[in-house]
Amino acid sequence: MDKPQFDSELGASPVVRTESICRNCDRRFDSLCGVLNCDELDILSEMMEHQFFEAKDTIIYEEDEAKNVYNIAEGILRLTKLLPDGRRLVTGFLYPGDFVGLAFHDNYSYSVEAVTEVKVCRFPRLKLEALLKEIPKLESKLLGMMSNELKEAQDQMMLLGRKSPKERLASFLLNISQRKIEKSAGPARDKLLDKPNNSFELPMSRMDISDYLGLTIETVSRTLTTFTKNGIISTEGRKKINILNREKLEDIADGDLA
Amino acid sequence: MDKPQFDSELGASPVVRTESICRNCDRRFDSLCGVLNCDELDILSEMMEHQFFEAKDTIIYEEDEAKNVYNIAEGILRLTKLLPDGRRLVTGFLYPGDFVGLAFHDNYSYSVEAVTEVKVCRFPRLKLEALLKEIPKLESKLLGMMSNELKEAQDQMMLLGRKSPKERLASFLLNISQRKIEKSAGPARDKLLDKPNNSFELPMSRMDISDYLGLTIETVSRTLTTFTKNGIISTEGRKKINILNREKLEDIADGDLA
DNA sequence: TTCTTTTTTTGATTTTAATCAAGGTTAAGC
DNA sequence: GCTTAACCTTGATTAAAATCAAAAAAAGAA
Repeated sequence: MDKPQFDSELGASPVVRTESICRNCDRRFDSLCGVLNCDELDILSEMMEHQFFEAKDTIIYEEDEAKNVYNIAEGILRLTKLLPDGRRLVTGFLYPGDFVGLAFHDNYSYSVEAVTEVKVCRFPRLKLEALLKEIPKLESKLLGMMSNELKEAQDQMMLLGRKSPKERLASFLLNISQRKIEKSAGPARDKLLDKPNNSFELPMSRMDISDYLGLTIETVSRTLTTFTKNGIISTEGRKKINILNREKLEDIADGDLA
Repeated sequence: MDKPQFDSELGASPVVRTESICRNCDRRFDSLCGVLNCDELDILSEMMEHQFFEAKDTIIYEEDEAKNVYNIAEGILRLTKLLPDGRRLVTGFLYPGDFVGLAFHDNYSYSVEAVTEVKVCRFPRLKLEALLKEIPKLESKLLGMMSNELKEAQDQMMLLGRKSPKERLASFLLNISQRKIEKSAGPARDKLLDKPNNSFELPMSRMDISDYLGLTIETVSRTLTTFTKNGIISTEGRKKINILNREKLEDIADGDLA
């Protein structure tokens, strides 16, 4: 009677092993997958393929036909849009557990590029949409995730439309400090809402940050320098940030001062 | 045998008459309601109440508990967010057929105010969410609507983050010119995609426009004056706009010139 | 109607962040 | 390791939109 479940999951047949990819995933309790039981995960496994990308690779090209949707397993991606003359906006950064590509349009409306090494789970869009019809709780979960995205998009509009460069950077640093990247297993939970870290890596370049905040890289650089001089943050190398005075950063982010 | 359907819908009982509010709605083929059959519309009718607002009334207060959701029947609304010091952003304008308030958060994250006289259909949020579980096609429809909203939000982020004032105004005018406001009945269709009008009303104030485009009212006013002087548009009074050179306006909106 | 208030337009000035331009760092390739 | 290229920071200048200020136009009240 020892570990009967384990036996039945791995079994002797290689077929069963294949169907268990999703069951054995570190993130099976996160994200979209978190709402599914073992049998449903097996269905998902069958239509899923893992794909790996290097930093700077493009996963999705803006305007391409939307054939696939992706769930991020590991690594960080950016969503970008371009104007004809080359001006760029980063509309968001994607973290493990995030879902991308399901737009209900026939073409993608943004590019998706790897910021770090990335592992994604790729699903044929039409198959996943069919699955949505069969598993209502999947659709509910997706609706909830989209609702979150929409709220974040509105916050970002406020940032871009009405906040000063200092306020934008402060908001950004606080936001990133609250994201979890570790791939620890465990019961379902949100990608935010862990207690925030006061030390963290900025995986993206200054250019990515400026295109996300609607600024130039010079302004981003100068503003970070100002924060450092004011004792609000310290930096180690280019990527590592330490928040020294979170309260002040929060005040700045909310527009309560400068 | 004349009009048997009409008879069965109105019947003799006042109860049946009450349940037919949604069935007899001008917009029953639009929006969320468009996916429902008569019986389902009756269920919707039972939980729905019409509500009327004057211009400038507030329908939803930012941060209030999200008790209701709304479908716009007539009129135009704006979604607004405020910073502590009073800076304001209009995140969008809502037109008939638009849906608002279903955020899957316990509190609203924006205010909703009437720009014109408005008629809305109000639903208790919890009841509507329960109905979503029962009628999967409702959830699908909502998912599609949200997906559209998300795409629009990303376009607006590009506008706010990377476009010049002229480009913002051009994009805005083209966008408004493509919206339909008329309350004609007919089979389901999108709120956009009619052939665009070259003459239309701007129902909102210059302040609303500037808070939507991340500009000041002075810049909005000056930019409209410039367009007029360049023969791209003409104005009649404050609200009426005529597009005289749509092609040029499109070039400007896309950043192909100035 | 006239008077008042609100909204919009126009003009002058200031401020801010973009642009232009080097110089430093860090990372990557050989 | 060294060399080169990419990335980032800092400084000087410019340009663009915000701000400040006032006049004009429209809407609303009496």
